[in-house]
Amino acid sequence: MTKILIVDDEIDILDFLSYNLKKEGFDVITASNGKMGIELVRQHRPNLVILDIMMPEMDGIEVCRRIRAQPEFNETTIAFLTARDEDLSQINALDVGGDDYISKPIKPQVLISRVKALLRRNKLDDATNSPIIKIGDLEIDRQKVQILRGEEVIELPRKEFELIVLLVSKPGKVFTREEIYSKIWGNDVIVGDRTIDVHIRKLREKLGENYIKTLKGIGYKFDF
Amino acid sequence: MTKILIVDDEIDILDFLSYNLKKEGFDVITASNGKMGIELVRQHRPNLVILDIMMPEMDGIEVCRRIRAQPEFNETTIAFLTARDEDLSQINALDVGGDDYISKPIKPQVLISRVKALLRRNKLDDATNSPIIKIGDLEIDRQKVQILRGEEVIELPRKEFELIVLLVSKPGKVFTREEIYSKIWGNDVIVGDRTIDVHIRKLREKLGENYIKTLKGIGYKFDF
DNA sequence: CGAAAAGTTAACATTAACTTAATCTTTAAA
DNA sequence: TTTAAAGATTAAGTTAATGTTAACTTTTCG
Repeated sequence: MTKILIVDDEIDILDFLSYNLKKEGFDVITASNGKMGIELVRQHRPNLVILDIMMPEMDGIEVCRRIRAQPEFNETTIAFLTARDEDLSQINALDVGGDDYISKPIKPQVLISRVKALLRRNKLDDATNSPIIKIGDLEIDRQKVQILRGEEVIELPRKEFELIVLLVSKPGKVFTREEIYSKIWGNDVIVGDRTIDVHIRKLREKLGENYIKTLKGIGYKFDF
Repeated sequence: MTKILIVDDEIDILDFLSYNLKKEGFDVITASNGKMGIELVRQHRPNLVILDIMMPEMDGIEVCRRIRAQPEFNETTIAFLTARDEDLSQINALDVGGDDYISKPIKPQVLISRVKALLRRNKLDDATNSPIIKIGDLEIDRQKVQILRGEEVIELPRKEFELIVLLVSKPGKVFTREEIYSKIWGNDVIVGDRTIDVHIRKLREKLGENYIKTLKGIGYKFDF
């Protein structure tokens, strides 16, 4: 079942969105402020989060940033609600890791098809929903951002963690560099040619040489 | 080479997009109205079509619909150009078979990364959606870039893998050298006369002698 | 603020993959 | 049966892709 979390301080909008999305069969959760929103993301792991940008205390951008700061949610789709002429915020929205923005006023039809399009876009990444991934002798805990091998705890910095999680999300599948760049850095970020290699290097250093395999000219895969 | 067709009635935009995409090495074709656009799609079979929504006579939506009406262009990626707040049209765009929309004003960098993402998406989907090919006692897994024969895992370097996948794509069909060159190396690359032979040799070494058959003076085929 | 950690870049090294070249073998037509 | 053309084989050469290290930059957090 597809879970959608809506975060907005205006009750009317919350109700309006909630009503329309529920009617379409989505499982809707609501929060009336950013802090609560972040908490509910952790608890419910929604497939899509809709954030109002203009909120008192913590605005949507900030909420997004904090959600994205946790690697285990970097595949959650985040959309922003904006008043029609908040152009500047739209730009920040994408910078901060948002996937789309929906501008108010909202027509139900528009909302529904936008939401469906967003979810469609993400279907490929679904397999990875359970918080702890076990593979071979590793246990990857996305909440704690750490890996267990037997008694040994391996802690990884964010990018390294994201990378191993990506590879492990489809064990055996070969990920091209392109794929890795677009999934971990996003399409608008351009990093140098050797960046992935270096992260792979670090991972092999910490995990051992036998987990990640290079297929030259093709990409990397998690081998087990 | 990647071909992009841009359809827009405004010459300035056409030039601007064209300039930026050409600079990135794309092969750009332009049309200043929908009718011409549809014609050029037929002629050039571009990998990506960028359609302005707002055009006199035939709008982008209609152009898209007509392109999609031809089954052979089912897989062509279509993106729309929209003014920033044309919300309704964005919806129609997706309904009608568009893959993305790009909103004006356009920053070159954003354009480029958007276009690349779109093109990439197609390639990935191809590999991801392709099932495992089973033929004789072989299972060819394109996602894992490996071949299984019973318990045995056979890993092949890129060219060899591409070659076997090509041969297997139409089992029994004879592929001429010309065909193999153009499908695997493309028309811009020229390699020597014996290159294919060597790759065939390696494949036979790894798979066994009985899969690939030589028809002298004609070509090679996958025999099973 | 300022140190430590994370992330990126850049230069150079290494290596697997790929191509070529030289030579040998097979095939099929005259 | 001869012979020329096509293909097979092998080893050696070349290149493109990745590995490695360290320096540099940015971010994080006390």
